[in-house]
Amino acid sequence: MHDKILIYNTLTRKKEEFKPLNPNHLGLYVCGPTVYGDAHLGHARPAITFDLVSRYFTHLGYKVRYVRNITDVGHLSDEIAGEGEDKILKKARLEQLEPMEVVHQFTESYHDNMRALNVKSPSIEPRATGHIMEQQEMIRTILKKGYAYESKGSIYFDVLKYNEDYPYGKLSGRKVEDLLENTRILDGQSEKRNSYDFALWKNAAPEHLMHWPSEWGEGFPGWHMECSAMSTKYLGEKFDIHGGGMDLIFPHHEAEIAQSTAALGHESVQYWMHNNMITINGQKMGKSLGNFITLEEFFTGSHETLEQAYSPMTIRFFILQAHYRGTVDFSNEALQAAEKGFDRLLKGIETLDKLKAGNESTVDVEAVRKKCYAALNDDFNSPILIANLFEAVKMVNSIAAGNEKANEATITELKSLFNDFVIDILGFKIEAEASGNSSDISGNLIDMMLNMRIEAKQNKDWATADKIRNELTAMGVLIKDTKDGFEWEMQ
RNA sequence: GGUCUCGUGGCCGAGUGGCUAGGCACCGGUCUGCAAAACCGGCUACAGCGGUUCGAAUCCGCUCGAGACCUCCA
Repeated sequence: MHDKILIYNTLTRKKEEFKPLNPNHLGLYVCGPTVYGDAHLGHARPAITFDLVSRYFTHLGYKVRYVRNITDVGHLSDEIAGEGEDKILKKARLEQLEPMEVVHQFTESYHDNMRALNVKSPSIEPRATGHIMEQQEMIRTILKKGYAYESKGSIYFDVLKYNEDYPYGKLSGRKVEDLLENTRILDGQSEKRNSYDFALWKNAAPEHLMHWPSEWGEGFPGWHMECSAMSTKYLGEKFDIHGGGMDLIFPHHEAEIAQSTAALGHESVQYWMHNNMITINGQKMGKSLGNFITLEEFFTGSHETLEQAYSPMTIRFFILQAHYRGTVDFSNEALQAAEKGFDRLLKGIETLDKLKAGNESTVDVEAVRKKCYAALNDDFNSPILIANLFEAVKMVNSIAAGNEKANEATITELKSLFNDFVIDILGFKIEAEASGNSSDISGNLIDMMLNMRIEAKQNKDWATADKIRNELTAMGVLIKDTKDGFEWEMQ
């Protein structure tokens, strides 16, 4: 029933035809944020990327179950809140806040940011702390099967043992021998048999703020357990797509594969999708690098490197204008270009609403629609999709300018094209802005002034006409003269 | 050091063995009393050097440059 969809699978490093495990159903798991700080541009990327994936499949008629976790345990130890770390968390510690208060605060702000970006809420948003039992259960299974061992109250995954039965490192292209040589010396390593073993359950140090009882002692789950446990719980032992940022490929997703395979005896994920990073001056924007700009700062323009505020939809457009597997380099220039480009798209849609149908049609909307689907079917190529939509904008403008003709059917087709791709699939929100039909007092006053300007123009009183225009412009009213009058909008 | 990715016009960013997206900026023209908007047109690039090929920016090799992962990170 559907056209072929190609997805680049990190596991095989090539594009593969998507075949759902269950017809017309999609199981999608994406690694969500660790909520210990404000969300930054980097968080927007996977959220928007997989929002597109989920929206597209939904549009095609799939029943999508989209699971995106909230990591609210594991990284919130006392020591991480120490010097040079997140100020709010540090403050929270100083003020003796519960870790859950910190988690709550940043979960809320993450949600606010996502809503602003018009990222749809996933079907399920499970939290690590709400699934301690499931994680412990999975650890027990792995222990039982002999792929893990206990050491000083912690449980470690036995990579070497696992590697005898299954290939460890297949996702990231690593070999166990190489890992041995290249793993750095870390604290607690002496507890492990091998440096590349990773924790499934960690014995809680006294300063650790979050811990749970277990048969191995007070502790907390390892950093990778939650995703294995929660994806299995909500999507089953096998599911279609697992997504996340490229930086998670190793060790996080590699560990996930190992854990799930060890516990279940087979792999879970059919297609691994990874979005690339956002860079700033060619370097990754990241929390650990301290060069990140939060979404809130973008929305308000409050960061020192920002020349202006950028609206959530500008950010969304900026991200979608690049393919998800390439890096996107941040700059004011690029963002401003995105802002103007997005504006052009919106103006095209507004113009379309005002178009009057004629008797004949000289444009082929169906061809554009086909190209739009083709773009998405080729590994979710949003930049090409957007390019095609600009072709449709050009059609609209040409019709409005009288260079092309459109009948009622064509106009309806165009409207449905924009509605499907711009609103439903790309997820752009069109804010209702004050316009010429505004019924409030200021709108009426502007109409009145512009009508006076028309009278002045009819009397060839250019001085008065220009004065009205200039003063309204100074107030932020953009005036466009048309054949039969005027249009205006607030800047 | 190991593994991997990338290098496109003024900028951002697609893509492909031959027909060479799109946006922003810029320059002409149409329209307009002038402007703005819109429309039409122009600007025609693929790091360097070799090789494969009838033909490569697209495939291969080397060089240079940039980056990612190997440690929490989206």
